[in-house]
Amino acid sequence: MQNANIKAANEFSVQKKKPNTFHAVDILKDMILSNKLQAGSNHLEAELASLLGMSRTPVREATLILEAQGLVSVIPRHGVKILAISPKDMTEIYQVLTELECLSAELAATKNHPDEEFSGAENAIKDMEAALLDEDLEAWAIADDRFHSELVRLGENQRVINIFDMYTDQVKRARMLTLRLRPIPTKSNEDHRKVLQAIKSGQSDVAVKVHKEHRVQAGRMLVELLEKFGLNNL
Amino acid sequence: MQNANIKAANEFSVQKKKPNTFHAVDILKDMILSNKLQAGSNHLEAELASLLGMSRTPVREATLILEAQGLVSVIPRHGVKILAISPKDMTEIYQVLTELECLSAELAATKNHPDEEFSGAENAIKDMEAALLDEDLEAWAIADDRFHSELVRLGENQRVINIFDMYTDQVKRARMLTLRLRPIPTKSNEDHRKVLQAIKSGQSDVAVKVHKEHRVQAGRMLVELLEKFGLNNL
DNA sequence: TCGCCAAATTACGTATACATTAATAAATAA
DNA sequence: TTATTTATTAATGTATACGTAATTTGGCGA
Repeated sequence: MQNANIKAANEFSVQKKKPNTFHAVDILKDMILSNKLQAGSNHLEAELASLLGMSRTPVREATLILEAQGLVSVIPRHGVKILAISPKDMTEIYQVLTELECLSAELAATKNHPDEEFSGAENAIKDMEAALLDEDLEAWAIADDRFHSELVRLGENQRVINIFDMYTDQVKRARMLTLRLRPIPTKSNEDHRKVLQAIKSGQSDVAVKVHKEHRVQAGRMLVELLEKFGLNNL
Repeated sequence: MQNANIKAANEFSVQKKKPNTFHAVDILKDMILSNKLQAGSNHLEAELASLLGMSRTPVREATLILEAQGLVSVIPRHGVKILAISPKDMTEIYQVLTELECLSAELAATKNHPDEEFSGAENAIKDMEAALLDEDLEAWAIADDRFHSELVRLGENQRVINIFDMYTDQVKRARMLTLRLRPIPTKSNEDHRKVLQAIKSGQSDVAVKVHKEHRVQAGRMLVELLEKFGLNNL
């Protein structure tokens, strides 16, 4: 049974084989974000190992990585604890992301990017507008994420990008859950257009100002919803 | 030879035994920051394991943690690569820390901390002034670090604190090396006093403005020195 | 000499064995 | 019965074994 290395694992794709450690990171992260592993619950290494069909070694390594990313906490004889996202946590994360996105907007505005660099952000905005017309909130949220991620990319600060990637999943989780509880996000689209325009024309101060306002408001609303609907144990 | 678990490892201290994994993280981090492991160099797992007198398992786990912290990069058949801090890297880190410290200043100013909460920051400033009188630059740098760390603590955003902790070592490394190349930092002390005063009196905008200016200038100088003296391979 | 292919080596990824130690249960004394 | 100590159990931390894949070496042909 050991070394049950199923070679022909995936029927079609030619994807290179990822080490189990990172596979475990992906799966566990997904299970945490989709709430299959409930926040607050504890899981022994052996349990997760058998759950994922691998030995403890890669699972241990995965939990260390997830711990570094703030998704779990490893407590020696009690297993890895899935951390919750309380309104306080979300507030903290939003504060960090707000500052870093604004920094990205500022940096992006000073960089004189060639026009084609903005196509990703522009498409994201277009998709957001289309999604609103379709009243497809999921599609809107996905496009919105794309815009934010493009913004950070345009800032070209790798540290910012890393931190953004680290927290973005957790924000997505909360965002998706509150998506239908919030007003139709028409203003977001306007804001994003303005920010992008300011970046393109090199007005870093305008970009920062508009985006900061946007973020502060979005953050406030999200946290209020989380508080009202008690999603902190989700 | 296996299980050479030297129980009586340390003669005096009663310190709780830390798992080797984290011991390895500490030692390796220290060796990287003190340049005993040169930036750019590659080290095989087995090499590090014998260097640290433990098996590959905890070393592997340690490298994963260090990778998450951005100090090394694990490249499968080429060992763990010790990452350098180029001027570009330092610029990036400074940009991040600048924003997050300013955020902390803003948050701290809105929190109505009781006076005794500020004693740490005040002492740091006092020590900085005393160090300047003594012309003890090392002591000054240490006190300066303490001020920044206090500032972040006062912001009470755990995510910010985590990110700060993650990068602060690397900044220290560069700071210490450029300490004697820079002008006497009298202005820093003034700036810090002003920031602290603004925080205490709840003027978050002033605190942010002063601190941002301070950081931008400090960052610019540090990066210039790094460029001039080519410490990117340190 | 320079490529190129095969064999050998090496390093990694992963499973597993085992020692350690925390947590739990059991047993004893007050 | 309750507190305390001891024995048991279980989970972790670490070493090690080993298969696999990448790299290097050596030989062969052009």
